[in-house]
Amino acid sequence: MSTPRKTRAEAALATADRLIASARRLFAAHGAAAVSLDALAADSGVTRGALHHHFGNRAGLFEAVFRREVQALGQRLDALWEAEMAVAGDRWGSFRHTFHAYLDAVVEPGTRRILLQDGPAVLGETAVDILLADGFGTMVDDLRGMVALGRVVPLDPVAMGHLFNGATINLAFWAAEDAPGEDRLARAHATLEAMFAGFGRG
Amino acid sequence: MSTPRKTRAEAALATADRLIASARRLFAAHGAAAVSLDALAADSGVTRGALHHHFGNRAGLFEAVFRREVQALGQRLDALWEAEMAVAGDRWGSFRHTFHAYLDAVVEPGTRRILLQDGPAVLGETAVDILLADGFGTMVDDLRGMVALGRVVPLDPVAMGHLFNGATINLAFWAAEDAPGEDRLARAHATLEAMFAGFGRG
DNA sequence: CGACCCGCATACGAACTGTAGGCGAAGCCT
DNA sequence: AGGCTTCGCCTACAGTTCGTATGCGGGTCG
Repeated sequence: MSTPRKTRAEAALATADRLIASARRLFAAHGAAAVSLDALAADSGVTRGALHHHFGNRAGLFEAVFRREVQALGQRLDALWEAEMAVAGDRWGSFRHTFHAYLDAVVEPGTRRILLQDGPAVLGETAVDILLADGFGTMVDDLRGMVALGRVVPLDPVAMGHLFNGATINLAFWAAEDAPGEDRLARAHATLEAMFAGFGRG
Repeated sequence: MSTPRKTRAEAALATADRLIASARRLFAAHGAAAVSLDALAADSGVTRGALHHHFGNRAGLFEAVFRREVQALGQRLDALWEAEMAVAGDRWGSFRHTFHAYLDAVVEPGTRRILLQDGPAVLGETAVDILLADGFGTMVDDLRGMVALGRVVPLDPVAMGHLFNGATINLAFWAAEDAPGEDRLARAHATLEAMFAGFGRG
């Protein structure tokens, strides 16, 4: 180890990371509005001064958490999509499989709450901007390409993307409160696949 | 007029109504979290004491606004559905038309914010319970009946209901930010109808 | 007609948030 | 190497908002 003592920039990143980690955990558990900044600072071992210094206010901290969550999920889904494409080479099939993986991901309570529940409520319009810039945009591009190839019905790809996304989101909220033996998630996947069947061609 | 002076019960209802009306307007304009209870009480001409007396806290007042909004929209859509059924007698067609009307309704900013944005954020699980009890439940029953008749693909009607609802909601959020000449609402309706086409039979 | 009850206002205490100022240590320059 | 500067972070303060407890006035009923 060349530098056993941290530099100032490293220390700043470390405290910011610890704040984000605490926020991700507490926000996921109790909701973004229900946790006080005092509790957040205490949980990460710093004072509220550090929090305001790095993120300004609660919305700023939440936006950092939100961006990290979007990026992590986007990378997972991108990797899955590329793996599918490398094996099967079926664009429409890979597209659908990625959406099914998306459904599985947002069934997890923490991810669902941050991305789909608190995100729009806290960030408002900014939330969809972030989503469009990171992941959602490439999904729409892929859809547009498949429309051009005649693989998907000739409709506005942006509208289709929002429709698919909303359908998946609501199925996730429903499937998340599963009763034992009910197996809502399997039904959600089946219904989602039926929806896709109506949009595919060839 | 037999009673020019209001009775105590009438006065209580009047103040509660005025609070709900102010809340509906201010919540719709600025969001439920952004308006203080002081401003709310001042707007309706009473003090915060009356507000707490009738609704307990902000969530209680919002729930009253939310219930009223759900009921109003539900009645509108029910009336439309019955009128369609009386004329054409086509269950699947009336069902789809009702959803298109639902899309048009929630494009309106106030309704959309209260029902779809602040509702889940403020009430959480209670919001879907209210929706299920008022309107959404009958929609699912109708869907179940059409499945039994072979008019709709044989899938879980509850899952289909949530899928249709989520698709419509997200299309509404997208269509709400329309640029002049873009006509997103028309594209949203077309995409929604394409989705329905994949679920109909016969 | 008098006692009770209820709707509502007022007053108070507590919690939370954002900002300003200050301290100590890392970084830079000569 | 040593002093000045910069920056991350803490502490202290003030403003705002919320929930509760208490009091008053006027309907309501025996």
